[in-house]
Amino acid sequence: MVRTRFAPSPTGELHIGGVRTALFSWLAAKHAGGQFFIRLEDTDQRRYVPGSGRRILETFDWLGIELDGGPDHAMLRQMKTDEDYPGALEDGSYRGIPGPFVQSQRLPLYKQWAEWLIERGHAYRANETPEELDRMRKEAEARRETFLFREHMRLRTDIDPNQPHVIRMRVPREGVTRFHDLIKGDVAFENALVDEQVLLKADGYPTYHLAVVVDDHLQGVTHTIRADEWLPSTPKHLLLYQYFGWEPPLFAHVPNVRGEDGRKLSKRHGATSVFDLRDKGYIREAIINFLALLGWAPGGGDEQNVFTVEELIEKFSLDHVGSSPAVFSDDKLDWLNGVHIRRLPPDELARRLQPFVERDGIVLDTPEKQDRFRRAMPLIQERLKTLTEATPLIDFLFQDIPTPPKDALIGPKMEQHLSLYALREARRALESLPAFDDKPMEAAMRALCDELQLKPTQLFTIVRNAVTGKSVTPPLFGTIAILGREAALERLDRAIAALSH
RNA sequence: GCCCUCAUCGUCUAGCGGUCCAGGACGUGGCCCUUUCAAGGCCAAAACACGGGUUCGAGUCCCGUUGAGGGCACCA
Repeated sequence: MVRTRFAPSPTGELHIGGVRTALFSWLAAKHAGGQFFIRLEDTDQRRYVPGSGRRILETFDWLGIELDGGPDHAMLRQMKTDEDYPGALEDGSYRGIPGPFVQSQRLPLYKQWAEWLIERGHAYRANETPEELDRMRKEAEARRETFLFREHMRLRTDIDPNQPHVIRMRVPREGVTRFHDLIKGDVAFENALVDEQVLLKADGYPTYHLAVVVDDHLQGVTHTIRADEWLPSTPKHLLLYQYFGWEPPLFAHVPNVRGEDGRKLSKRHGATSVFDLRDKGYIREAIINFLALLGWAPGGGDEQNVFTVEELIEKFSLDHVGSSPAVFSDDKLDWLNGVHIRRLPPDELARRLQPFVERDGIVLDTPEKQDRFRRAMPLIQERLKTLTEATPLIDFLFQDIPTPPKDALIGPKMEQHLSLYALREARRALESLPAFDDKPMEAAMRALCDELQLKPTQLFTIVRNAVTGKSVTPPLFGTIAILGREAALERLDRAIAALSH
């Protein structure tokens, strides 16, 4: 059974690169019919940002990525404050995966295994102060050497286990640690260049290196899929697996996502969290599709670009994840968003659009307005790249418009009197229309064009401006039908009046 | 400074020694469709970083150069 995990630290906003790594992990697991869970790595008390753990869970919730384990979603949603997040489910395990899923709640485990390593001679106690270590580093630098801690460098060896101290791992002075990375291929590191890492800090918290090994093993992780920057510390982890006598998981280090300037993605690059994108009107289907394509392609001659989540699960494979970093550029995201918006059922589009148009001041407080809103969906669906673009396309259906200026009511290559005449005739045609629907309306208007010897563009431009106050709208007659006869005639009357003098 | 990784159109990528004078998608330009705007259709411009090898043959393998990114914490 394949089991993967995403292990973020709750130290701030989760950006797109992290979400992509998580997405790859999730897809890899689901493709194999396996499990995916989240573990919060909150072992640095200083960097902890209240509420960020919760935000991370909400991100996955919103994306529709279901977890087979992790800090409880339901509990998170009920919390009133961002001050803290709850731990694992009560029994400490979920769907067969042992919890807790928050590292700060697993402290005794790390302590226990660190002591175990000392007993077997794979680790030792040390108590150099940060200042002392700093000095040692500076001295090494002065000698133009890379500073690596080694047991013999300890300033004191008579360490009282009951006094604050750290536990460091031993590293062989010779030999090479090799492994096969699922994405990078064969990689080798010389042990002599590996630091004797602190595993357990003086405050009793583990470092990442100990925690990730203990947890991934205890929680049955089969594929450790993580960001590129962990590649150089993998030898430490492999050494630990060896000391513990545990079989290591498969490793896959996914390349970074960079900004358009080629630098690592950060706040400077604008909208980089999933919630930023959501607020800019991107829908989850598009975000997932886009992220999947950032570094992955189906390969094998398959040139598909648009994917549903189900298709991604079916086709995703770690061996088609590229080994070079990708630049986050939202051109393709815009396009994919349009594609996925068009695939939404109209009622679903309406549901997702409502918060956006309400944010823009459109009030949909009556069943009648709700109905108009829903009826407008097919008209605007293929015109949206993001959900923020709907308002200017439909606002005139819900609120009154100012009377257009004269020049907007004069058709292209037309005189004022002809335009006025056309407007009056159009009004009469609409008034006498038996059924106020788009098809008969268009037929009547086209007949009017013939009668007046006008091009459709000429007549329709005048009517569009008169009825909507805009020169760009969704298809005219469908729009007018939704507006309704009464309002349409009233607006035409005002336009006629404006043009009359 | 030391270590590691990466390098195909502007961007995301296909390519796993010959079928590649390099394919697809976005974006860009043009044309068509058309009541505006979109959507859609068609066409076009656009790339194997550089230098050495290996091989009958290299985008594909090896080495080097250059460039980019990452790591070298009691941060993850």
